[in-house]
Amino acid sequence: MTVSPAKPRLAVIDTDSGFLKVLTRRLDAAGWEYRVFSGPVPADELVAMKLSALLIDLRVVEPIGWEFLERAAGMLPDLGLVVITQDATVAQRVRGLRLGADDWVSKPAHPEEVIARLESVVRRRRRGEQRTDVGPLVAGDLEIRPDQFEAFAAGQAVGLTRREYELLSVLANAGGRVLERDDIYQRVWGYAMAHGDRSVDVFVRKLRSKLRQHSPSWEYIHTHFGVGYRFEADPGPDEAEATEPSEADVASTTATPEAANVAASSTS
Amino acid sequence: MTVSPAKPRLAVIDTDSGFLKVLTRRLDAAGWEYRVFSGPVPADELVAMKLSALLIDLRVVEPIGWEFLERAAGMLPDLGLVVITQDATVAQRVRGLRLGADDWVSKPAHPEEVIARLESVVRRRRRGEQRTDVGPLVAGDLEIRPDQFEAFAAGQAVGLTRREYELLSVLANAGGRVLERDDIYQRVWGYAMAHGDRSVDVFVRKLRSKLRQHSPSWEYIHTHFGVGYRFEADPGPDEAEATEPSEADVASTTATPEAANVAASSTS
DNA sequence: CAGCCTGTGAAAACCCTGTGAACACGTCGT
DNA sequence: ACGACGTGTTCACAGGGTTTTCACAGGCTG
Repeated sequence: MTVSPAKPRLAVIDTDSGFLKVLTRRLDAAGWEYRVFSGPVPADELVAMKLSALLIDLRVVEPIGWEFLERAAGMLPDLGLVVITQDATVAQRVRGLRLGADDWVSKPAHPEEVIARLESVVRRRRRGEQRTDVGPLVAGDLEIRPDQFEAFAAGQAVGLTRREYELLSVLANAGGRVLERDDIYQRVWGYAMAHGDRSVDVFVRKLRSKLRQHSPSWEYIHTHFGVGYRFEADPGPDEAEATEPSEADVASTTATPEAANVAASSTS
Repeated sequence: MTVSPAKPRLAVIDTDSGFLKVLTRRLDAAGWEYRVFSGPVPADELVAMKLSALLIDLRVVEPIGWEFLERAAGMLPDLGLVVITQDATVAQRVRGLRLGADDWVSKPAHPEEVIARLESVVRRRRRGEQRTDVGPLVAGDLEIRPDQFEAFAAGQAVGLTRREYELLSVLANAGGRVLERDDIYQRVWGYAMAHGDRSVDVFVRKLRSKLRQHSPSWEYIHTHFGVGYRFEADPGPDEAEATEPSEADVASTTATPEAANVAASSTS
């Protein structure tokens, strides 16, 4: 299944308005999150921004260019660091790269290439990043754990198969929206649903069965006739009682995929 | 885990004798290990060389330049990939970078800068690589000692081969997460798993066999159907039963590499 | 009420994993 | 150089879990 990559976070330190204009336009199109600065930024502030990459015109932070570069590289070893300058000698570029820069491009530069280089740097940085799996998702008394490909109710594993887990994951990460069958199929199976295929229905049944079995007092998957399915933890038909006296205190019953949804599946 | 050689290993694919001459001189001075090729190199040969980086003039591998680039990048995600060309449009450079290249420099290029860029790429590659610092890890009555490339059960060596140890190490250091086969393969073998490769399964069997032999009362490697494997020390199939399966008695059966590593981390 | 949509149960087809063994390769001792 | 040995890779098959398919029953909409 294809996963939407978390948006890269970028800080740009530059003052070249013309370049910035065309660069930011492309960044927007590419879906980056970014902030622009016109001068040196305190190191701890950079840290706080949880950046993926930093694009910096050394001239802007003169006269402490090298020092700034070195500090940033030393303080944020995982940060992608790309320097861009009007004119630079080979010696300067070499020095910058040795100091910790990941790339160095010269103005005038095509924004598309700058972005491609930023992507390359971020990609490389991500590669090593130990499976920053998304945090578990909690709804009702259900906990969905991507690192286990499994869901837990009251600390007990539900025993989902691969597909069941993927389906639950897709539904739960939809943020309470109703998903159409074709949409669900597309996301879970990875290709278009054939006309008349009932797989989604069948798996919804299996899921419901297992969930009900492990968490009887909640309703998780809701049918929308003629449309599709929606995930939301509902206290449900409260004929069954005795076990769960306090449901009211549970704050967010709806799934809240605020944490990025990077499932770690690399199906070839 | 791939061994990161003290000296970076580089392959150069280029035919520009003048450039090569001056480049190799500098490479020698900088203490790199390298080999020079004058044409396309079979993918499996690249794998066998355990490279840190690859410097390639795309013109030399024409007409399959892009394909070659893509294959190399796909097969060796951890390989530093730097392209160098005489003339290239922005579009070409962008394409190359998107295809997986880590950097792209234009001839004529100063060898020192090329080396600096190679260093930068390798540094980045390495940075992410093994955050899994060495430190004994205990789970069940198993002790995994990175300094010995060996595991011990009840003080007795299990007798693991290199690959078996790497596999066990990767699994045990995953912190109880389920690892997919491709993931495991990538980490142990160092390159992408070919479709249909069963090596991981076979080694899991060997590992289980040896572990069972030396520590019969514990289960360490758990299969997750359709997903992969997970490491966790389980008291195992105790034929004696009658008592309620209260899992509360076994405190921390799961491996916790983070905690263990803090103890003896001698980062050189 | 008719027509389509969904829930359900079970059988069949499919794919995944465990397993044993043959095969390829490099090392080391004789 | 030769052959025994340890290691890693590949293959085919068996068993079983998983997924798909199918038919029918029950609901919802117009």
